[in-house]
Amino acid sequence: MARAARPGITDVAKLAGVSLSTVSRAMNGNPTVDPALAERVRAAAAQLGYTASPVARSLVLGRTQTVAVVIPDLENPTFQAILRGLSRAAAADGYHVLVADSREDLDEEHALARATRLRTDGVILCAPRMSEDELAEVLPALSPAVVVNRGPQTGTPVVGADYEAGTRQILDHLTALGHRRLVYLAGATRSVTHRARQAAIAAAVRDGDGLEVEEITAGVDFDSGTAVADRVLATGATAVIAYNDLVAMGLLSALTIRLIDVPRQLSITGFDDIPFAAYTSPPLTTAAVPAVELGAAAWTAMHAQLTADEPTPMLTLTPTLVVRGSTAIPHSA
Amino acid sequence: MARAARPGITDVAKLAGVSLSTVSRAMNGNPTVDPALAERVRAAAAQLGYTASPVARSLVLGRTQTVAVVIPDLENPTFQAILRGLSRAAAADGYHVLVADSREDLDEEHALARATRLRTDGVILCAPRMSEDELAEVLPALSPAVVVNRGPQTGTPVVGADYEAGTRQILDHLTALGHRRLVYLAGATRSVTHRARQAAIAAAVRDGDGLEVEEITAGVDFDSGTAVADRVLATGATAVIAYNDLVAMGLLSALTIRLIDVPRQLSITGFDDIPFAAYTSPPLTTAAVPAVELGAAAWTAMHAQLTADEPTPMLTLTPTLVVRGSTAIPHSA
DNA sequence: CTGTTAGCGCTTTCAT
DNA sequence: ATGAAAGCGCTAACAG
Repeated sequence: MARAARPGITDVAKLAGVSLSTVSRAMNGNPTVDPALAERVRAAAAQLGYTASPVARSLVLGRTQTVAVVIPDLENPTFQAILRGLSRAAAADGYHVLVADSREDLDEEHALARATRLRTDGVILCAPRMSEDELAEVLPALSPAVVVNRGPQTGTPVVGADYEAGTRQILDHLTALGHRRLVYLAGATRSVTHRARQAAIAAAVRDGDGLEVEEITAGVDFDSGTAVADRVLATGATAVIAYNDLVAMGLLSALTIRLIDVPRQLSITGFDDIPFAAYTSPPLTTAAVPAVELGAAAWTAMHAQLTADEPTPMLTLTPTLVVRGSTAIPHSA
Repeated sequence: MARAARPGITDVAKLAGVSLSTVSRAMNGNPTVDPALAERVRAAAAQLGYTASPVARSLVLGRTQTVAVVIPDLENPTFQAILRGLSRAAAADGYHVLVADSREDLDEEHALARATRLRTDGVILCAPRMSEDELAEVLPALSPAVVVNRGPQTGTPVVGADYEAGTRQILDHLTALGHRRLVYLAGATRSVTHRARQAAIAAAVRDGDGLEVEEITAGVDFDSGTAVADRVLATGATAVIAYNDLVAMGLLSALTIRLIDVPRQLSITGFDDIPFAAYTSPPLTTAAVPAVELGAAAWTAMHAQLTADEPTPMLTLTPTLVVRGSTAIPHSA
């Protein structure tokens, strides 16, 4: 028993008794085709279960209805959320999404971007790890492209969260509570978002109020948070601004073991508002980065380039401060 | 300034002074081409920055080097892990991955599977929500396909975790600790994995030992766990087997608020071992589902069908019991 | 070993 | 309004 091959446009044409062109036109809703004929064609197509081959269409039309997203790490909750927002927005516009996980590998990131671009209509670079120079060099070859959470680019739309504003909100919250001696747990020191946090902190310190912030380089994951617990305690600070929620949670966990009462003895803030930030004990006060919206915005920027009707401004979303149980007035106050 | 169009195979042929076929052969490593010529061709290609169009190749070769994964919910940590494992394994074999989020919509799931199949070489159905009949009906049209975490299928490889074995491990752990009165917090009652849990529980009860298990229908997320806290307490059970980690965490959170000491007053187990299960307080005892490995296995099963060399057995991975702080000997013991 | 030719399945001028 | 024919960019017989 030979398995029936997928019907081609020729089969439909034969069955409907018309030419290929007519089938093509009818299937694409071209108004120049006689309504009656169009109906006949559609009936024939339905009878055969015919659907035009997307691959063949891609070749002739020069577009694939697919975009690529390259992500540094599929394990990161924030990237997962961005992917989700992007994927759903793209699907709503009838586009498909190719995901590529660069696994934090610089060369892979570069190669994946170029490779996936060939089979798609554009690529979204999610928080690219490559250097500014490399990025600027590769971007033209990827066009249309969209960059997420990286500094401004000439010629490529950028969407991102305002980490400086988020940090400012955290600082305001903490100082309003009465904290003056803080620790900032830095992540990857060459990261752009780290610089943004630093800038906000520097500005706050400069503004006086007797604010002091000591910086300790930790890392970006849970374990780096636990690892610096003792150093944090040694500073005598009353509150700590963790690089992100993961670091904050790690620290929180280590402090719990040391029987340190958070927030009474020490306040802790995170960043991102990953799904589980609300479920730690105490729940984490954090700056919520609208990652799903960021993904959706990235799609909007891509779609605009693909259809060339709307403008594509550089979009910046502001994180929202979410006050939960991990912050309170300082012990000494 | 006209932007240079992407060079085609013709440009390379011209520059190298050979025919199209020779370029094609050289670029594909065909050994029948003179080494010197091949080198010249490669040089020309490099000079022009030429790469064969994947779309054109897909059309003529009949394969896209891409597979589709349809997932019920990109927000679910387990599916994220499966996607990660799958994506990385596929990438290692030079394949690309198209993701489609059906958002728990039955019709979408069906439509997405069919639509993405047209632009890929196969589709992986992740814990499909559609009925057994529908699944059996659509699967032939998707071939080659792989089904993850669903009952056995005729003609389609299935990979999945053994939820019954996982539940058995939890039961053994709890009974060994001395628990006799348990509560099982059920999730979606028509889910296949729920039935597996039920079967394991029924068998354990049947085996005697005076084990009693009361079933309470909760749900699959954090909130459903918090919602049933009082009902759980009212049963007087000494341990609860939650449908999954999310439910367990929700329950844990509600109990913490009620000042119930876990595990001293009540032991709790989860299922899945999602990333944050280790970070609750107390950390969750759970049956770890090897989701990343499941994704990798799904790829292996797909790759085998694509290359038709290896066999594709039905693969079942056994969860691992991870004993953490949320379980202990019963209070009364 | 290399070049010529015929498609892969579709869309789109260009005629009619 | 419809059909015939020319490709989209590449690979794979088929000659030589």
